[in-house]
Amino acid sequence: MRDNSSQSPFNREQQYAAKRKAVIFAAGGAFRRRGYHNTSMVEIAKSLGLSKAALYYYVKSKVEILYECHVIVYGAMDVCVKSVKGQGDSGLEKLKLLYGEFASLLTRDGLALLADVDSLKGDFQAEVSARRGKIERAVTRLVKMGMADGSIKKADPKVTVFFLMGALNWMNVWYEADGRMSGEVIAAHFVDQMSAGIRA
Amino acid sequence: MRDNSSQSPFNREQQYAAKRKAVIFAAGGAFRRRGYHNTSMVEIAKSLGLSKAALYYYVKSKVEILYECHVIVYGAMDVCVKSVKGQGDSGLEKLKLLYGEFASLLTRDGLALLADVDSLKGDFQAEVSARRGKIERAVTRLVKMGMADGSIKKADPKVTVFFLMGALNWMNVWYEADGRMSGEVIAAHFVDQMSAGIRA
Amino acid sequence: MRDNSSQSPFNREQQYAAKRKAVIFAAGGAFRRRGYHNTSMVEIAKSLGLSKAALYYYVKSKVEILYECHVIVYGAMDVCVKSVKGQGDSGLEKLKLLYGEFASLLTRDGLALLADVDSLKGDFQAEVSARRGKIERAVTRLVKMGMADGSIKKADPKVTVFFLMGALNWMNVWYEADGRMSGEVIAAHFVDQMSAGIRA
Amino acid sequence: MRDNSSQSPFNREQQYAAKRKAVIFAAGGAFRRRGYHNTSMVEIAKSLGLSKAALYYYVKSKVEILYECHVIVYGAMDVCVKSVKGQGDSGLEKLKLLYGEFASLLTRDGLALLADVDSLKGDFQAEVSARRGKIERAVTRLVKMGMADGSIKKADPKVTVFFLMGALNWMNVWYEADGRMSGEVIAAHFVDQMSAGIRA
DNA sequence: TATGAATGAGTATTCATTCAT
DNA sequence: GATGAATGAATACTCATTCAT
Repeated sequence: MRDNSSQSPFNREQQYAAKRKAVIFAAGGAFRRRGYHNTSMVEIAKSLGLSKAALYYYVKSKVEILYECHVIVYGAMDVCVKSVKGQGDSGLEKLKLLYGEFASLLTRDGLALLADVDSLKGDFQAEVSARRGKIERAVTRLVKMGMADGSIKKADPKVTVFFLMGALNWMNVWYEADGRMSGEVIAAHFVDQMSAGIRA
Repeated sequence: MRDNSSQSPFNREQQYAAKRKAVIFAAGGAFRRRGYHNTSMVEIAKSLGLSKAALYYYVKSKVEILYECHVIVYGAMDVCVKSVKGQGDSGLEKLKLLYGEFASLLTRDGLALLADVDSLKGDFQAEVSARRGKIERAVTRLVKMGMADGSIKKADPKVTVFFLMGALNWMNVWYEADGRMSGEVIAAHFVDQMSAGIRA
Repeated sequence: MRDNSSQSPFNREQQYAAKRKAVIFAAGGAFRRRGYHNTSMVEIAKSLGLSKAALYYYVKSKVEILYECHVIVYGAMDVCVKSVKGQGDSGLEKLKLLYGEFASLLTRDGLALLADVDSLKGDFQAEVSARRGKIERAVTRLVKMGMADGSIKKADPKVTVFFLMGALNWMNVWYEADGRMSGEVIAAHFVDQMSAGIRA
Repeated sequence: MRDNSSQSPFNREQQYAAKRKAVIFAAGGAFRRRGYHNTSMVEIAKSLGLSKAALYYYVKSKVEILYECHVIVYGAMDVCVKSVKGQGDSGLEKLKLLYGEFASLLTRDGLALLADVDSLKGDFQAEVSARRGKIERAVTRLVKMGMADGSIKKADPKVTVFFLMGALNWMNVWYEADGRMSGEVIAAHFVDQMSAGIRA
């Protein structure tokens, strides 16, 4: 039994969403490699075999793409935060789980923590800053918890967190998906170097 | 006794160099805060009380400023590398000295590791990449030395170094010279968190 | 007795023509209110519950719509010219009849003298100019006749006519079909103010 | 005695203002002849022997030019309104003076009542509408005064005024400064045809 | 030294139009 | 008949850079 009448529009929407996602990820990859301003809409279009104008069928503006790139990563990080909730016995254990998820995330699916936050304007910038802040606070919470429960060495939590976030953000610069090391190996390394660095 | 003949041109050169330096540092600060492409020559000029055109008396192009910014930091880092040479008994000890110098450096004199390497073109990009590579190799050498002499835990040296460089590079984003913590305190924290993370 | 064979295609043609007319009038209304270039094909389509592409089933191009809008009004004005032929005893009487028809026309059926003649190109522009010229000449003829037969005050006929045509064209800007005054009242007012202004 | 030190900057400002004015008037003329959207910034620039980019040294945007064009005309009309204040014994006499000033104005100095009000956006549109309203109200006031003092035939003042404003606005379409008739002759004609049309 | 004026090259964005389905 | 998807051409605008003064 066929049910084309309902499936056809469904597929169309799906396809549209898939193509939109392709646009955003193609752009995101280029932004990561060459920077937002060094990547033109034509280049993005060409890399997808599309015309420049076709891009605007899927996104409203270049900066919207950048915004979406950020939203996607921070959304995925939100998921990580939730997924480790309730796990781990100490602050440090919890942080290890979360940090590992983060590192692993940034080696998968072309996701990357883009640097060009300053190229966002107005509401876009505000929301992305808020989302970044939320993630940083989640990490800070675990760090403080660890310092309280004795699993993490006492120190300034802010600087501790910045140190760790820096290592994650820097992955954009050096990590290439087709590199010799798997994402999981890198994530394990990161968790190890991170936790050893702050363990009580 | 006056010595104008030699002093006057000397002063002139000095003044020119000082002004040129002022241009580069004013621009560098803006680049760090807002990014290279989000900073226009007009803004740089205005922040110095100059006209846009006057900038070109001191620098050849905008990208030359960016290049100089990089050169200045990597030059200062080269000095650090040299200054710790011969000091420290183990790989780890040597690395702690160097890393402390680096962290301290990046809290001083408006020096910052700019992110916009991709906005450099051609020779500029090549040279800056080379200089960055030189610094990274110096660090890697100490890491490997530590792994060999047993002071540093064995692991992939590349990832180890990337982790540490990331923390340094991320300082651009969060460190403000007028913040509540002194550079030395931050440097000490960085050395501690770094060394604990990789200690054997 | 059915007569489908002849009626069905007839209806189809009729329906096509009706829809085409609907497109042109919807567009014409928008052109009048917001101007030709400030009205996009999407907007026209949406106001009719159609997709942008469907418009092209009824018209060949956007400029063709504009052309048709002009043709429709000037065609209706031609009809006015003919309808008053032979009526009226003097030049002034004839002109009053014609001017009244014009004013009345422009308050009916969404007809309007659009301003965007310059947006037409080539042949379109030429023909619309010709048609406008024809109307203006018809008016000028009556004005000259009135000046000859003593019913209209002697003056430069061109300027006299421009003055009167201006009042008509300006209706686009202020007249709204749902306003408080009926078209007939406005037409009567226009005839009065017009004729008093040029009466011998 | 020379006084260059103070005169030179003065001249510079003057020259800048003069060139800015030239830009606005060149554009305004083109807008009047071909319409706002049918005139590109390149065309305006070329007509002045400038590059497109140089235009932006004098104006902030294309729509700012359009705005300024409107402001200039309505400003000049404001001056007319003031200049006839206190003159004329009756409403009709006052209106004749004002209308004559208006007609005369629109034949001078390239001033024209542009039609593209809808191409202005936001604040620009609001202010220009307000200014147009102010002028229309000034005219309406005189019309009502004339109807009250018996010099003007009683009728709907709004339509009366629209009729008259239409004639003025239509001048854009037909009046060319280099035409065979002087501005004063046309103004006299307009005053005559206007006043005869509404006289009691 | 310094600047006002001008420009060329580039870039995002819009929009009428087409066409396969 | 109708539409989703795609495109080419045009256009406003920015900005680093130059140069006469």
